[in-house]
Amino acid sequence: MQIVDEILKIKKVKNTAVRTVVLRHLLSQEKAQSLKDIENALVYTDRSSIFRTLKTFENNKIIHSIEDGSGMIKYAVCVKGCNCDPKDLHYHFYCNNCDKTFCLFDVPFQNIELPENFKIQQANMVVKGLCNNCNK
Amino acid sequence: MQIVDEILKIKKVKNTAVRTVVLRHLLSQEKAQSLKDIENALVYTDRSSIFRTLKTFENNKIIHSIEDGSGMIKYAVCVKGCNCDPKDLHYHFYCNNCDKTFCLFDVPFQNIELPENFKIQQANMVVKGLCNNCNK
DNA sequence: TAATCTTTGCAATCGAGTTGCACCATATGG
DNA sequence: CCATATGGTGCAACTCGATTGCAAAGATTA
Repeated sequence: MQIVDEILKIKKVKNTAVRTVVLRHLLSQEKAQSLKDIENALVYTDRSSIFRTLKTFENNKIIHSIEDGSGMIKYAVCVKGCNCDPKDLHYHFYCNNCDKTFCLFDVPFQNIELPENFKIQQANMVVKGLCNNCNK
Repeated sequence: MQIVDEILKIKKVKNTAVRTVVLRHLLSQEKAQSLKDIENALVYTDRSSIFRTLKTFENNKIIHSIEDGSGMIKYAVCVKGCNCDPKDLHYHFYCNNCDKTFCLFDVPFQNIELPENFKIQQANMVVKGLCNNCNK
């Protein structure tokens, strides 16, 4: 998995066993993952280690977190070149039926006209409904 | 406070002591309130009663909940005529500095072009940054 | 190699949310 | 007007995701 090494190198985060498996797992998933999801997938890795790894990744903008209303924070790998600035924002979609959370990278993020003197720094945009798989 | 009675009547929710004080409190606040906020304000009212009251209000579309990433669900009174449908959606603003969450009723909600076969049912849109009071 | 810093695993803790249960208030029917 | 049913309330306990303290293991540097 060279991609894992490459990402960590670019973001200047030291490579470790836990970091490798966590990032590899995140990259392999189409939907955003909760701490529990990762814990279940990586049976031999401790929860707190995964937790701290996620915090490290988030601080170094390797991943971003999503609050989709499921009660669990979800994590997804940032796209290449993302700095988690307002310009890098995208919508998320939470499926009420299958419980999956997707990053909608292809849906353009519209500029929001905030009231006078309000300044945007980040955003958490979650559209909820039925995904293409469940809307049948 | 006739407005409280009026809202409860319109939404067909029976008036009780707890419901009156909770709704009155929510109406008196400019920012969305967490369970803890309300608990702190209404010292003599039990937490679980407030909790169940909020659930009742939410089910009857008197209030809506907001997940602003603070770790606590916030509640705000719906505007008149709101049915919590996608058409009634609005943005929320969370201030990273003062921790307040506002409903941005005046910011138009833009239509989002979802991918093929995705169906919107609700949304939780939170813009984070600095509010007009903190952005100085 | 010794000293230092970082990462990891385990166990414990925190806190928001939620629930069970008994009691109380209201209203409904005889 | 009382008896019963229905729903609301307060208290205490519990759930579960998130987080932290601490000591051991591993990596890095002098």
